[in-house]
Amino acid sequence: MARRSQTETAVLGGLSMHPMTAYALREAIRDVLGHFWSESFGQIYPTLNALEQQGHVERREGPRAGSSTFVITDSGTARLHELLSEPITAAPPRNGLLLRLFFGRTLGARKCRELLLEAKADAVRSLAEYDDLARALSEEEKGSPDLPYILTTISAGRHSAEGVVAWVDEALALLEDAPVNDAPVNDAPVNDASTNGESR
Amino acid sequence: MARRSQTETAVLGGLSMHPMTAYALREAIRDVLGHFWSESFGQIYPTLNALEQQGHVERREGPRAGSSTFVITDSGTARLHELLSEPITAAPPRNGLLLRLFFGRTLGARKCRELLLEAKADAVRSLAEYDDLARALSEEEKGSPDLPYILTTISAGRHSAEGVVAWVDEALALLEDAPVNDAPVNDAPVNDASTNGESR
DNA sequence: TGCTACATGTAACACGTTACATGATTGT
DNA sequence: ACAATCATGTAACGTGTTACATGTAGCA
Repeated sequence: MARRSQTETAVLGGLSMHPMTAYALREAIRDVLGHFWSESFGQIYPTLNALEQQGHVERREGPRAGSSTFVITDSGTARLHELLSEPITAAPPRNGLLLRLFFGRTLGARKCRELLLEAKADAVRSLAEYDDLARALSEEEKGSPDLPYILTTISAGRHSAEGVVAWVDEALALLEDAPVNDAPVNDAPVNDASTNGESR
Repeated sequence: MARRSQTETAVLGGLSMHPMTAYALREAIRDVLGHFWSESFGQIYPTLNALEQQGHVERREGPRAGSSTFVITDSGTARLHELLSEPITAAPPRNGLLLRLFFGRTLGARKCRELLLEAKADAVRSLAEYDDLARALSEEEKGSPDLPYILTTISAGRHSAEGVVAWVDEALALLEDAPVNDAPVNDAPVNDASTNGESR
C-alpha cells in the first residue's frame, strides 16, 4: 500500500540478483541500471534499514569490519514481485534541452544548433557504449535467464539514442529553413513585452 | 547564480510568448509543453510572486475580479535569456518500465510482454497526436518566428515515439528467444532466496 | 606514511505534488 | 439555482540530493 517510492524496488531488485553491501548496491545501480535509473546513498541506507525491519532482507557480516552484506529473503522476493506488478508511476516530464529549443527564438539560433550538436555527440557516444555493453554481457552472462531481459533495456537505450541522432538532423534542417535572428542577445526581438504591456 | 529551479525558465518563457494569468500559464504549459515539461500551481504562484518582486514580470488587472495578468518586463526577457543559456541540468533517469523489464525474470515474461505492448500502444497514440499538432501548428502559426523552434520539439517527440515502437518489436523478439518461465507468481524460480537464506 | 577505495550513516536542503480553502463568473 | 470553469493561494507531505562526519583496509 504505502507506495514507498520505487527505491525499494530497485534495492530489492539489485539484491535479488546477488547479495551485496549497501555500497556495492549503489555501484551496481550506477553501473548496470545507470542509463535508466539512479539511487543515492541517502535513499539506499534508510531503505535497507526499513526493509530489514520488515523482514524483506537480512543483514549478514560483510567483507570488512563494520560492513554488512544484505541478502534478500523469501518475503523480500514476494515483495519485489508485488512492487514490480504495481502500475508504473510516470515521472512528470522535464526535458531541459527541449525547453531551451522551444524558446529558441530568445536563446538564439546559434546556441540552439550548438545544443543540438552536443546532444547528438552524446547520443553517438552512448550508442557505442550500448554496443560494447551488449556484446560483453551476451558473452559473460551467456545462458543466464536474466540476459534477455537485460538486453531489452540495452535495446531501449540504443533505440533512444538512435532516435536522438535522427531527430537532431531533422531539427537542424528545420532551423536552417528559418534562421530569423542568429544574434546572441542584442538585437533579439524584445519588443513583445512593450507592445503587449499596454494592450489593456 | 541561485539555480532557482527551471520553473522560473518555464514561467518566463511562457510569458515571453503572451501575457497571461497564472491559471492560463499552467494550462499553456500543460497543453503546449506537455510532452516534455510540467508545472503545478504550487510552483507557479510562488514563482510568479518572486519574479514580480525582482521586477522580471509586472502584474496587471486580469480578465476577472481579483485575477491578474502577468506581463514580462525587459529585465524579465534578459533573465530568460540568461536562464536559457545556463547548462542543462539533466534530471537523474528514472524509467519505471525499464526497471520492471530489467527484473523481468521475477515479474514474469507474460507481464513483461503486456507492459511492452502497452508502451507501444501509447507510443502509437502519441505519434498520431504529434502529427496532428504539427499540421495544425504549421497552419496556425505560419510565418511565426517561433514556429521552427516549436516544430523541433514536436519532431523530438515523434522520433522518441518511433524509437519506442521499433524498440518494443525488438524487445518482444528478444523475450521470444528465451521464455524461461511464463508463470505469473507460483512456479517462479524463487529458490535463489531460500538457497541464500540458509547459506550461513 | 599517506592516498585511495571501501563502507556507513545522517542532517539539511531543494524541489515538486497534492490536497485543501476560497471565491468569482458564466452558462444552463 | 446550480454546476462547471476560471482563478488564487497555502500547507503538508514525500521524495531525493548534497554535504558532511566517520572510520577501515589495501597498497604504493
